[in-house]
Amino acid sequence: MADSKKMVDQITSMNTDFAQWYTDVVKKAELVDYSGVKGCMVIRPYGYAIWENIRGILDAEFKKLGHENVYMPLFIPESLLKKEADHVAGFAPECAVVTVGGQQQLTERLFVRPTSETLFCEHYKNIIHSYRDLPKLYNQWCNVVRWEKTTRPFLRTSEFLWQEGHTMHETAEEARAETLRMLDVYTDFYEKSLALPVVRGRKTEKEKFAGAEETYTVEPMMHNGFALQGGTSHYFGDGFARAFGITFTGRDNSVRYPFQTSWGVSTRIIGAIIMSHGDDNGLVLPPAVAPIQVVIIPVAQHKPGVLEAASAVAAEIGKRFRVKLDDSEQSGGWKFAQYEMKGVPLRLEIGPRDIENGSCVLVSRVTREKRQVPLEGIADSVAAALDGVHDELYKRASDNLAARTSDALDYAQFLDVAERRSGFIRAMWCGDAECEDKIKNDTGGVKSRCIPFEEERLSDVCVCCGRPAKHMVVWGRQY
RNA sequence: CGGGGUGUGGCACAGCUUGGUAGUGCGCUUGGUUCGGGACCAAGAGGCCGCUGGUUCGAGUCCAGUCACUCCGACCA
Repeated sequence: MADSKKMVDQITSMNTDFAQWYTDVVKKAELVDYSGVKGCMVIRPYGYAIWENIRGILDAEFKKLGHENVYMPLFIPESLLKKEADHVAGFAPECAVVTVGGQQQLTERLFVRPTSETLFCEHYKNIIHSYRDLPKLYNQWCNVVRWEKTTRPFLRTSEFLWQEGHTMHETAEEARAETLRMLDVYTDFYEKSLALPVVRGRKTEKEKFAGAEETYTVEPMMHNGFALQGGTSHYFGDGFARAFGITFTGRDNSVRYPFQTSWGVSTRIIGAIIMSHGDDNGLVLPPAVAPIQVVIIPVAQHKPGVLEAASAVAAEIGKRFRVKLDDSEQSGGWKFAQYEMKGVPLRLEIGPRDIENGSCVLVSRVTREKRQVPLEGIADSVAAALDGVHDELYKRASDNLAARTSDALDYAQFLDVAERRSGFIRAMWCGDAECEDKIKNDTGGVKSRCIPFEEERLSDVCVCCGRPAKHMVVWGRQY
């Protein structure tokens, strides 16, 4: 089937060229189109529907915890961005800047937001006066722009969609708790909705967010052993509050600075889904975020009774799941291939033979296993099968994570593992950024992912310099 | 920003070396036969050959410039 006629629909094998495979999947599954603007993508209906599902689940979780959605301006005046020194140093180099409005040169340059800490702070300054005004738990769903040098759909685009939560608290303890609480929300989301296990932990000084005191991260592993920073949660202390002059009157009538957090996930999540669950037949979507959870394909649909039976099944399971009945004139085989490329978790075939038997055929996208299932109680069978897809995806991702995680006790071993296998390396670290730099240079790109919550004392000395070790670090290459 | 690659109907490409006014497959439209793993027949529609300039009687083809996209590095969610 790999003759030249089929080239249009072919997906490069993952093992042949992982990058090309990714691009092929993104295009064949109709997630994005390239646009006329450098580094910016068109998110097509099927891709956007995934994002809508992600947003729906997370938004509900945020609201359960008391967060409220707001909307901040797209533009940040230069003076505002400059108020927090580390922050501006981190972001200014990758900003798009507006200098002309209408026909007139602007007196102050406007930065297109790369993130909105400064805007939130300016607003919080106006509305926070008393401890009674705290906490403020705001979130924003929006687009941001970072002028990336090279771009890839979902993983790194000049403009992307995300959510950014920005909260203000009366005490440092409360803010720290919020930071970790939101990391838990992300962890749950990854595991329960995306079927992806994550490594959780704290970023090193070198890798943390510009302006943050502490940055926490959840990092899933891709098929090829690369990490993806899948979600971050930052504790800011009162640094921004001081820089922006945000004060409130405390319970003891003293003037105080509030403590701040921010946390976010972006459309990059979709890249993580593609790269960790996808296979050589295309996309594989976890049921919780799949725009179509079950595709119903009538076989020999022109024969009497087939479409009617298919419609009846669609109506039945459509009450509980996102279902599509494809009664287009394409051949069955074409449809099978099409929905596999698009990663629909479950396919339901129904044809004359099934109708006679009072059954249908369920096919899992992950295992591609076909099962004959009675039409009686079909919704429950579908529910179980979707759970099965989720569990299988989670298991495979966990196996990959485990198989591609190694320990290194000395530097020779570290370099050897980094050279031979793509994956995570657990190793002790002295806490010095120089060792991070050295490791990155010596390995050609292996960086600290995080200091995991689940630390183990593998040895007493830094894997790189041999001085006393402070922490275990998970190392790896990243997207 | 450094290095590589590619720009020709919607998509994937051929044509360029040796200039003569554009072709193949897929897709699309219409009609018919099909349908349990990418069906088939017939008739059609669709091209500023990325852009600009140059050489030439004549440029998809040669020359110069330019733009865009893409991949690999450094930076980042």
